[in-house]
Amino acid sequence: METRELRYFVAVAEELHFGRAAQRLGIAQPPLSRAIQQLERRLGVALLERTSRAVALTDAGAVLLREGRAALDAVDAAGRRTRRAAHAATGGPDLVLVTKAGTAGELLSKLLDAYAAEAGAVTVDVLLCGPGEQEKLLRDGRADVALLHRPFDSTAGLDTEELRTEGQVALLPAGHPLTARAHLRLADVTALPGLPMPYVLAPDGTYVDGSGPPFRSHEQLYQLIALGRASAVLPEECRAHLPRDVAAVPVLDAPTVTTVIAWPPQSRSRALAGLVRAATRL
Amino acid sequence: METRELRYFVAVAEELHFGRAAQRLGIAQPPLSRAIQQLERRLGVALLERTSRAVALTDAGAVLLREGRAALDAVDAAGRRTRRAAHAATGGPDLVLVTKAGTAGELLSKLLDAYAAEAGAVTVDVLLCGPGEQEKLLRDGRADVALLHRPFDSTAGLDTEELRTEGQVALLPAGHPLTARAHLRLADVTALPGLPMPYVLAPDGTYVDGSGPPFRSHEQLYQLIALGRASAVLPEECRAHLPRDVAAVPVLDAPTVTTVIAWPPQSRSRALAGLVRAATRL
DNA sequence: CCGGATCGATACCCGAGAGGTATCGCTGCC
DNA sequence: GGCAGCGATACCTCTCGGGTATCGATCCGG
Repeated sequence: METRELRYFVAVAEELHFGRAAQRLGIAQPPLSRAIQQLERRLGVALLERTSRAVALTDAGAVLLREGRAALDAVDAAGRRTRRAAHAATGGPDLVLVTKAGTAGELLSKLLDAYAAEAGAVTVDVLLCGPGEQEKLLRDGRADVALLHRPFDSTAGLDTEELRTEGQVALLPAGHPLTARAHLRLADVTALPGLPMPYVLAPDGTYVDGSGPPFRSHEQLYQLIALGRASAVLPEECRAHLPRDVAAVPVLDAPTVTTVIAWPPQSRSRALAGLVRAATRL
Repeated sequence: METRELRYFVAVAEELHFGRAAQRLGIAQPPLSRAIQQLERRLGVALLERTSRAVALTDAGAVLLREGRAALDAVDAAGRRTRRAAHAATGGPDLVLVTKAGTAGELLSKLLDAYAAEAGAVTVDVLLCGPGEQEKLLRDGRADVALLHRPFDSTAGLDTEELRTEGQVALLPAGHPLTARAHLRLADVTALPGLPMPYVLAPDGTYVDGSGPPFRSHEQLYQLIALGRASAVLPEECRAHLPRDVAAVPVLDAPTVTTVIAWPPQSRSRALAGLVRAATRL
């Protein structure tokens, strides 16, 4: 199977529409139809159910979509890491570390300082991204190592070392009655009248959209809370950056957050090993 | 990057010889030279140092060899799993479980029985292979799930659940003086005069070749031990199959062996989840 | 119930590029 | 210095990927 065929199939499987997929790929529709037919013939498997009005994935097609995305990521990763290995010799970064914007600030700077002080330390670039993007960046080679937060981020398929565990705190407007309490329970802060959460913690530890107003950054969230328009539950670490008009109260029964350093298992470079070692020594 | 180019590069990088690589790939040498040049041009990276007498990998080339193998495995896996997903509907196996030949017999049959008794159980094929091959089979899609033994097998990049832990025993000819002891230490059995080990446990838990005679199967190994030509250290579980003329004595300070069930993180099918659940309930 | 719109498949053509053969240029060795 | 081994180059062929035009089926509005 060629990566071209995989890319074509993934595009069609995502769009479920040959015309749009062809447009996205920058080719005409007929060659795309033929390429998919050829792929099906070569695999001996029907991947798509087409009527002349709609396209749907077969079970096998769903498998190829999932596995094909992973394979394309792996191919991309091979190219990116190779290029970076070469450019590292001419001033590029040797390692790219990615973390969610607005998290692990203290821990990260301590880690970078500790690593930079080591013998043989190499250039480390830091990349900030939105939630859920880190794993993608690791898998497709744009990053080499990440700071993740269990159980929010998935660490499936990654090697990890635990760095720190912390509880979570509820963020409320300063002066709210509950801020007088020494600690809270989840039941106290979910569904506070007038203070909806922009997101809620699902039972499996991931965030899902809640009823509160949307926000784009931590600053926005803090401002919404200070204005008495929202509340939130976040790891303790956020207390370091809170404005004065937002109060934090520990939530005893919120799941514990573990910060881990994670990397793709097959890319065990010397530089990466050094960084991981520095991290575990913190 | 196309998989064809990756396959070509991996062949050359492994052979370090364009002629042999071309032969292995079933093409002539000139197109291979050109394909590699084109790959280097497209990546903008020198992958190979060629003199007219020898070929060597550059640092970037070594990265591409490692990452490229993983990417090719992922592409193969996508094709194999897709084909299997389709053939499962027409009588093929839904899941392929792989384990090292000669290990986990008792545990495996209990697992298969327990799973088969579940509602919604699907066909499970069992594949036996040599040491170190299981991870490869999982990564390239020939198998879906494996029984591995830590610390001998690497579980990097796999999701795992622990099933059982056990100590290790020294295998000696029946009647050997040490068989009178209730337990031993590693120091007692390494370098026994006249009883060399065909392999030795390296400090990191992997096997490396030792000074003893080579063997191809557990039966051969047992026979060598019975004849007084070798000794070995194996997980306790092997006691179930030992012939009468081989004695087993626990080795207190040998590393504990953990049997785990492992699967590639992105292939979380319903059938696989059921099998894993059955395994953890054992 | 019919005509147009939509969408995937087919027919046909063209050019890029993958692969083959012949040969060159360099290097180490007897 | 001649020769053998090896990778690179020159040049040819032909497959196949991609484009345009069009068909056939289906849905929908009037």
